[in-house]
Amino acid sequence: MSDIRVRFAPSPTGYLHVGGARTALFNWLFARKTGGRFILRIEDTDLQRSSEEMVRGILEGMEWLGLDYDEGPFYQSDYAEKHRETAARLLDSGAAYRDFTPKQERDEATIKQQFAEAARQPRARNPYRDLPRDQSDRMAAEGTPFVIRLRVPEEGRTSFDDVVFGLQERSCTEIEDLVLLRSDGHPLYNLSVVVDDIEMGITHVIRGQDHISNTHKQVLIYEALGAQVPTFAHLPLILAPNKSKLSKRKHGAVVSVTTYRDSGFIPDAFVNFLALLGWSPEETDREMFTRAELIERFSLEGIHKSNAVFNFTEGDARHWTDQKALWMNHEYISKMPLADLLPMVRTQLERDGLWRERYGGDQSEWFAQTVDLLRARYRTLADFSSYGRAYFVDDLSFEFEQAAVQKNLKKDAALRDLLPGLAAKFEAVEVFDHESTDAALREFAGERGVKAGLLINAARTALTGQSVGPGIFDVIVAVGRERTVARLRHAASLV
RNA sequence: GGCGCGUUGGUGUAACUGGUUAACACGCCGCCCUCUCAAGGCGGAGAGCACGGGUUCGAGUCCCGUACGCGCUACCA
Repeated sequence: MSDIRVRFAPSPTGYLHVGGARTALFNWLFARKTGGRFILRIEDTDLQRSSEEMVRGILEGMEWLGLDYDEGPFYQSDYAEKHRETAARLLDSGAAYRDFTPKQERDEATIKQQFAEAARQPRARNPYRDLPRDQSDRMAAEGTPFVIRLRVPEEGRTSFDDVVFGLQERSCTEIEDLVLLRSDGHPLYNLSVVVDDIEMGITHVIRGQDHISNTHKQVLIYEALGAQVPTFAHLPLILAPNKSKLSKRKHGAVVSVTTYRDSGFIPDAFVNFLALLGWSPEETDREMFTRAELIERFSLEGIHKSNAVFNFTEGDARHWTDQKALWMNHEYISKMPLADLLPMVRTQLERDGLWRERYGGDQSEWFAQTVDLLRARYRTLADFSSYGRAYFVDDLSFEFEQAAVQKNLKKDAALRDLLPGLAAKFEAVEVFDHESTDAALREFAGERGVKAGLLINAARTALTGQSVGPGIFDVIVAVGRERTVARLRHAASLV
């Protein structure tokens, strides 16, 4: 056990964002790799938008991904008093001052414009920065509202050595006297994180690159507090295909990890995919890694500086998320131990009302074989109940794809007569297995003078409604004699 | 506007401290399997390393500039 302590500190937005998930993953991997502790802290200082509901989304996402934390979840709002005390301490030590400037309402929409305007003239010195302490105390006592701002040095530079981005330096003149405590007594983000990170003994801060300029302000706070500055490692961002920041508002469900859970992703597969976004192991000729292998190989040094693009096509059902993620999930589904996959498929079928108790009882062998048969060509667990529906349903309530019907059934009118004939042939077979059905079908084809392929392809569509799938005799055996015979007869009506 | 960071095929990534025809994976295309393919096998196209200079015998790798992108810039986090 090392003394390394890291934390994942999401704000409760109601769901876990893929970018946040990756940040959590990297923190987790680092903690597990180094024998450190991984702490979860919910940054709910934002008054309005924080509720049990919102927090649940984060927790669910973490749980699904299998990112277990050693401490927490802690709620930042529980420490507000501590944050206020710290601000008061900074005020007393002279590292901060009261600013009595009336609150200036900012309109979110025009904020960028305001930056540009403000930048045109040199930053005005805050008139209250040098107000003598007794006057400041008097005004406060009189009830004049104020905020507490950090007294940022007028010269010099702040710096920190980022593990990923290297030495970061900034002139203090570029940093404004940031607000620590609002006029209503609410502590602000930069103060809160620093106080909490100190309190929790965080040694390594691993977070998104969008915090890099906040870090300079935070370093100043650490210094004003006389606390030890942790090691920082900023992560490159995950961008949308058009290279803009990935956001739920603009990009919808693709950014939420619950979407991946609900779409039939295997947690390990998604973790594997996420790990390779912005990080690469030294062993570069491989991409498939188990969790243990990821932990073993993980290092902060392997993190990249450039942003990664999460590649997906909006509105395209087959490309709804990154192709590589889908491919990787397919790899997991087709190669993972069958015993691990079975319960996942079961959950999926239950969700879609396709699960039968007998699949877990006297048909458990059949269920395992069928899943094993289908897995090679599926990309998500959801495929088992969509593409695989025909295997789990007794009646004909599965979709007959138009193209398949056209191609394999309507192709030859003789099928109208052949299909019932084949059904009869199958009924007469003694043992209904791969060999006997194969022999029966070929014998029937010979009797009728047609190519086996005609019957085979027609049977595929008759049994599954599709034109693609596993080898036909495997399909026939999986579907079983009763349904095979019934479906062949029914298909004659579709010719 | 200011400050910072980044830029290798469509995407994710490789390329030792500069040294052979820039490698791998996804995707795409084609072929094979011939009972199909959204499975599998095999093969192919696709970047000359954002652009322009410079240093060097030699640069994706070092230096400078430009462009573009992204981030931050708030009594949001």
